[in-house]
Amino acid sequence: MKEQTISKATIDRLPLYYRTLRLAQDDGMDIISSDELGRRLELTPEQIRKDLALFGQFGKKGVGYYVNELKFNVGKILGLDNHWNIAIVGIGHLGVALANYQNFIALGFNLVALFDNDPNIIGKTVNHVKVKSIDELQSCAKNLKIDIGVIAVPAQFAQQVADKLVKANIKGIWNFAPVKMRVPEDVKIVNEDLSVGLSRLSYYITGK
Amino acid sequence: MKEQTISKATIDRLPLYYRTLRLAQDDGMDIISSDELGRRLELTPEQIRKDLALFGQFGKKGVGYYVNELKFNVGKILGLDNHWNIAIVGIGHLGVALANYQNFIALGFNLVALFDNDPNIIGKTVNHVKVKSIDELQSCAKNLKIDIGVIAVPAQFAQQVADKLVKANIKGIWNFAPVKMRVPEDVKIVNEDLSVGLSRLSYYITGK
DNA sequence: TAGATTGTTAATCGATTAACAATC
DNA sequence: TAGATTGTTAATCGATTAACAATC
Repeated sequence: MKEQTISKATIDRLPLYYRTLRLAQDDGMDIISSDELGRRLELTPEQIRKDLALFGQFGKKGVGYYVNELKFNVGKILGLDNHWNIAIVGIGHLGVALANYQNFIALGFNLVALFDNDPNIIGKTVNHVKVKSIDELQSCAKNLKIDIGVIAVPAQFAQQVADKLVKANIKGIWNFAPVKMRVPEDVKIVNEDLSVGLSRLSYYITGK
Repeated sequence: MKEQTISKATIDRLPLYYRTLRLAQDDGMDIISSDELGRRLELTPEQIRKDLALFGQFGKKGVGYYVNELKFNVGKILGLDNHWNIAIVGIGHLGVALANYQNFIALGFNLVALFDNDPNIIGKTVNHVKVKSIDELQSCAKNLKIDIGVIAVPAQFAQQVADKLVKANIKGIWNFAPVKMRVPEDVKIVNEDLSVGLSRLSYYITGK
């Protein structure tokens, strides 16, 4: 239907809109203007209207946006209404932190499985989910309908975990290992390379 | 000296160059071309040359870039040679994961302090660093010369931690709480909002 | 020298901002 | 109605890509 390609910049802003709308909802707001959204997000109102207009007409002229309705629609654009099933591979410190990540719930994701290859970790329970052997990934992926695999293993094992996830037919990978992964085109990857953010901060404070 | 403003896009790529150069170095490469860098990073060689040229002339025409030299220079641009001192506030699951983050060392940062407000956590040792009470932040910041504060506390406490960090005269904040923080202009903030990446992944797999 | 590859200028492409008609 | 605010077109700004002279 909508054949226009949406820029990465816009897609990056949508989750921020969603978060801000959630907070506005918590504040009991019924209606919010692009101006107020812009103030809260430190973006121009024009940009927000432009972004939203790419997906439909969600506002009322002279009035603004109904908070509930817009939040629902932005959530739908982001596909959060699919309530994707998530599995985490690598239950080290980061894996544990992610397994306990509260925003999974707030964003509608379900944590359905945890995997590791260390016998000392397999069998443990983290946030009500039991850690399974990585060898069970294939069968679990099917039974539990895993949509997204999170890679939280050391860099040198990341590619082989990615291969296993691809073989298990997952749709997307959320990768925390600082390596460029090779996967088929139809598997989407989002890289969460923490060292980028930290190095960026270093750059900014270096000037002073 | 160099008065040109560097775009955020360029600054985001510099850490990736640095990482790739580090790997090339590990592979024993002496010289690398913008073409080869582009292949490894999935970027065009023109873009890489353009980015680097903003900071100086690091290559040899007809030859390429000396890996060691370029890595040194990119590291210097990013300010990694400052060996910034880092403190983490909030030693929950995420704080522990970050305290054990190996890339701190690879990038030249020093983990010098950990803080929490939970008496059950204060006094524990994580990655050879003892967790102190948040009340000691002010005095420690001075003694230990803390440059960067990492916020790994729940969203509702993030702003007050930021205020304390600002008061303690740190230079930059690496913020993992999903909230927009208010700090003076001269304190730099980099937000590491994991829900953005995950929501983006949701968007990409929703189309299929 | 011939081949390769940088650094840089010019051309293109895309994203943001400005402006304003439509309308609640 | 008058005031407010959206949705959208046009103008501007910035970033990427293409091209090529310089030179190792």
